[in-house]
Amino acid sequence: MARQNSKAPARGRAATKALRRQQLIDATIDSIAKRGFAETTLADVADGAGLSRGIVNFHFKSKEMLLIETLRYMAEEYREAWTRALEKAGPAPAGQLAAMVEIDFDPVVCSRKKVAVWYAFYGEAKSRPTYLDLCHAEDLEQHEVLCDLCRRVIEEGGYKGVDPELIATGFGAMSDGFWLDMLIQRRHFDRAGAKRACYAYLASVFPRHFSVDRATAA
Amino acid sequence: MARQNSKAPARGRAATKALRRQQLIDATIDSIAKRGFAETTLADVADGAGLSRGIVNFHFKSKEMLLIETLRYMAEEYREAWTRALEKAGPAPAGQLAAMVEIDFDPVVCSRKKVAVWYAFYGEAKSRPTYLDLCHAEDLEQHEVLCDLCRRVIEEGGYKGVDPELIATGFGAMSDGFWLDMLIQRRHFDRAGAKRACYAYLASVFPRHFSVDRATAA
Amino acid sequence: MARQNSKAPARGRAATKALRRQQLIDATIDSIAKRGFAETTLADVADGAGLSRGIVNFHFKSKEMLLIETLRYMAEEYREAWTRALEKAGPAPAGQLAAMVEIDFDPVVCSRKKVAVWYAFYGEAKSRPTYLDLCHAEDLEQHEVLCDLCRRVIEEGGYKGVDPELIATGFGAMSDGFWLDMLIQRRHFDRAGAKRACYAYLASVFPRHFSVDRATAA
Amino acid sequence: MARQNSKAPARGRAATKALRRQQLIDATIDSIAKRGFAETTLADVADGAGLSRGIVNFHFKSKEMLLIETLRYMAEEYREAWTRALEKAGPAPAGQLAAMVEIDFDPVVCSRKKVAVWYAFYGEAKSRPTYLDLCHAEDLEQHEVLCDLCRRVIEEGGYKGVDPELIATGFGAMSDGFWLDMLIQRRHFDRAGAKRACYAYLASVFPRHFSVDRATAA
DNA sequence: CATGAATGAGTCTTCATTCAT
DNA sequence: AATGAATGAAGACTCATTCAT
Repeated sequence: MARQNSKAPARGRAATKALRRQQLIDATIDSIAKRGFAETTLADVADGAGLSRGIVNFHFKSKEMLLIETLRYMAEEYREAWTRALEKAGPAPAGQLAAMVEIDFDPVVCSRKKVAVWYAFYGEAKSRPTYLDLCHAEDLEQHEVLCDLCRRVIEEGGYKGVDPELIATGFGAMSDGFWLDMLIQRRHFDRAGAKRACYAYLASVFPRHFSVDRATAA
Repeated sequence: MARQNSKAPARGRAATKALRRQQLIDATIDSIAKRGFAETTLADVADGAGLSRGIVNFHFKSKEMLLIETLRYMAEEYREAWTRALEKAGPAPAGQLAAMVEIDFDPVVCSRKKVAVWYAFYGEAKSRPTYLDLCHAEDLEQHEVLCDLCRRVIEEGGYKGVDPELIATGFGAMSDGFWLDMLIQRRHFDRAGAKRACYAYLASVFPRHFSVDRATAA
Repeated sequence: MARQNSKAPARGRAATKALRRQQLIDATIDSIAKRGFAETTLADVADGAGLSRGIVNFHFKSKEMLLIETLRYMAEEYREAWTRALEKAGPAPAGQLAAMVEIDFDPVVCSRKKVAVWYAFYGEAKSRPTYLDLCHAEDLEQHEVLCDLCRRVIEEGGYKGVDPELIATGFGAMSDGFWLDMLIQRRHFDRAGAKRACYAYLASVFPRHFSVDRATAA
Repeated sequence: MARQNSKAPARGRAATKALRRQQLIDATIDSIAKRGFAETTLADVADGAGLSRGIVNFHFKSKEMLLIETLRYMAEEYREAWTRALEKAGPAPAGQLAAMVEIDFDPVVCSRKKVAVWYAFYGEAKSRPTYLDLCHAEDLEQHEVLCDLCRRVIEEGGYKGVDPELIATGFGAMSDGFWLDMLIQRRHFDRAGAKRACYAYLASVFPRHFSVDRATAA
C-alpha cells in the first residue's frame, strides 16, 4: 500500500511529462504547418499548447531539440503507418504495393498539415543533416521493401525487361512529388487524383496486376 | 556633347543598378542554398556579394522584396530553359517530351544549389502565397504543354485507354520527386538514374515511342 | 510514551532541518568557489547538496537569504578560529600576535576555496550593503584586538615612535593582500612565504620580539 | 580636396567608433562599481552610455568581450600610471619606491569606483582565467621592479639581513589590502592613512631612507 | 518534509531597417 | 550610389520562485 502510494504520483508525473512533450510536439507541428519553419517561435509553440513561455526549454532543453524530436516523431509515425499497412495487406506483393499507394495518400499521413511539416524540414538546409541522421535508414528500408515488392510482382507476372529498382524509385519519387502538389497545388491535384496517377503508372508497368483504378487480383 | 556626357553615365548607372541587383540575387541564391531560408540574413547576402550592409534595402527596399525578386528570377530562368529546349527539339511530340526530361535534369536547372533554393521556397509557408502569385500561371502553362504533348503522342501511337492528363501529371510529380532526391539523397539517385526512371515510365506507357534509355523515333 | 513518540521525531526533524541548512551552505560555498558568484544558481547548490530543486526556497526562503546565511557562517567560522587561537596562545602579546599570523594562514581558514568565497563576497560588497553590515562589527573587533596587542608589545619592548594603530592596520592589510595572492597568484606566493613576509614586517617593527622566521620570546 | 573630403568622414567614423567603445567601457566601469558584476546588464551599460540596446553587441560582439576589454583598459591605465610615476620620480630608488606608494593611492587609480571594479574581477571566478591572461605578465613586471628598487635601497643603505623580495612582496600585499579597505571600509581607512601605514612599514625596514610621513632624502 | 513540474520576468543576442555622411 | 554606424523590436534561453502532490 505504501508502495502504491509512492508509485502513484511517480506514474502520474511520468505520464504528465510524456503528455507535455507530446502536447508540445503537436503544437510544433501545427505551428510549422501554419507559419513555417522560420516563423515558428517557441512562444508560438507554448501558446499553441496553452502553456507558459519557458516550458519548451524545460522539457526539451532547446528549440533545436524540440525540432529534432518533432522530426523523429513524424518519421516514426510514418514508418508505423506503412509498416502496419503492409501487415494488413495480406501476402500478395501487388496487394502490398497497392497498400503502399493507399497509405501514402491516407489523410492520417498525407494531410496538408503533415506534408507542410515534412517539406519545411526538407527545405531548411540546417535541418538536412538532422534529417539524414534520423531518416536515412528508414528511407532506405522503405526503398528496399518497395524494390522487393516490385521484384516479386515481376516474377509473379513474368514481366520482361522491367527493372524493379527503377520502378520502385520512380514510384517513390512520384509519391513525393504528389505530396509537394498537396502543399503548393502546383497541378491542383487531390489525393484521389494522385492515387489514380500512381495506379496508372503501376498499371502501365504491371498491366496484369493493376488497373488505373486499383490493384487487380493477381 | 552635353547629351552624350549626361547619357553615358546614365547608361552606366542603369547598368550598374541592374548589375548590383543581379549580384545580390546571385548572392541570395548562394546563401539560401548554403544556409537555408531561415538562416539567410541580409548581412550574409551583402557579404556574399562583397558589398556593404545597407545595400539590399537600398536596391530592393526590403528583404521580402529581395526574396520575391530572387524567386521571380529562378522561375524565369527555368521557364526560359524548358521553352528553349522545346523549340530546339523539333516538331515530334515524343522528342519534345524527351527534351523536357533532358532539361529537367540538366545541370543548368537542376543543380543541387538551385534545387535547394526551390525547396527552400516550397518549404517556407510564408513564401507560399508569393510562390503561387509568381509561379502558378507558369506551372499551369507547363502542365498544359505536357498534357498536350502526351495527347499528341497518344494520337500518334494509337495508344488505347491512356489518360494524357494522368500521365503528364505523373511525370511532373516524378520529376519533382527526383529533384527532392537530389537535395536529400533519399534514394541516393543521380541525374542519370532519374532520367532512366523517367524514360522507363514513358516507355511503359508509350512503348512505341520510348525505351528505357531514350526516346525512340516514332 | 506518546510524548516520547512525538518528541523524538520533533528532535529528529529539528536536527534534519539544521543538517539540511548546513548541507546547503556547504554546497553554496563549494559552488561559489568553483563557479563564482554570478554563475552560482540555486540549481547548482541543490545539485551539489544532492537535493531537489525547490529545496533552497524551502529552507532559506530566497537565494539572497541563502547567501547572507552563507556569509554569516563564514564570518563566524573565521571569528571562532582567531578567537580560539588567541586563547591557546598564552598571555604574551607577541605570542598572540604570532598566533594571529599563524591562524590567518592556517589551511582551515585560508584555503583557496574559502578565500575564493570571501573575495566573491567582497567583489559584490559595494553593491550589497547587507554583506558589509554582517562583517563590519567583527572586523572592527579584530582590528581593536590587533591594536591592543601592538600597544602591549610596544610597551613591553619600549619601542619609540611606533604607532600601534598604523602597525595593526598595516598588518591587517598585508594579510588581506596575501589572501588575494592565494586566489589570483599575483606574486605566486604560498602560505609559508606569506607568513615569512608578515614576520619580516613584525621583525622590522618589533626587532626584540620577532625574527623573520617566528616570534621570539620576549 | 576630393581626397580630404573622403578622408574626413573616414577619420570621423573611426574616431566615433573609438569614442563609442570608450563610452561603453566607461559605462561598464560605472555600472560594475554601482551594481556589481552579477547585476550589470548590457541594458544598464547602454543606458549609462545614453545609447541604444543593441549597441554593445555591435561594438564588442558580446558581453564577454566588453568585460575583457574593460579589464584590459583598467590594466593598461594602471600600468601607465605607475610607469609614468617612476619616470617622473628621478633616479633615486627610495624616491621611486615613494612614487609607487603615492601613485598606488592616487585618486586617479585608487578611487572607490575603480577599486570596486578591480575586486569585482578578482571575485568573479569566471573572470580569473581572463585576468591571468591579461594581467599576469604586468603583475610580474611590477613585482620585479619593486624587488629591484628594494635591492638598490638595501645596497645604498647598507641594510643587513633584509630580503628585498620579502619586503617587495609584503609591500605589494599591503597595498592590495588597503585597496580592499577602500572598498569595504573594513578599517575605515582613507588614502592618507593607507599611505602613512605604507611609509611606516618602509621606515621600519629602511630607517635611513623613509620616515612615517614620507621618503627621506637618502 | 521534500519533490520537481511549471511559471514568467529578465537577459543576451540577432538582425532588418534607417539615415547621416 | 554607397557606406556602415546606430536603432529597437523580437526571440531563445536562464533561473528564482511557486505549488500541487
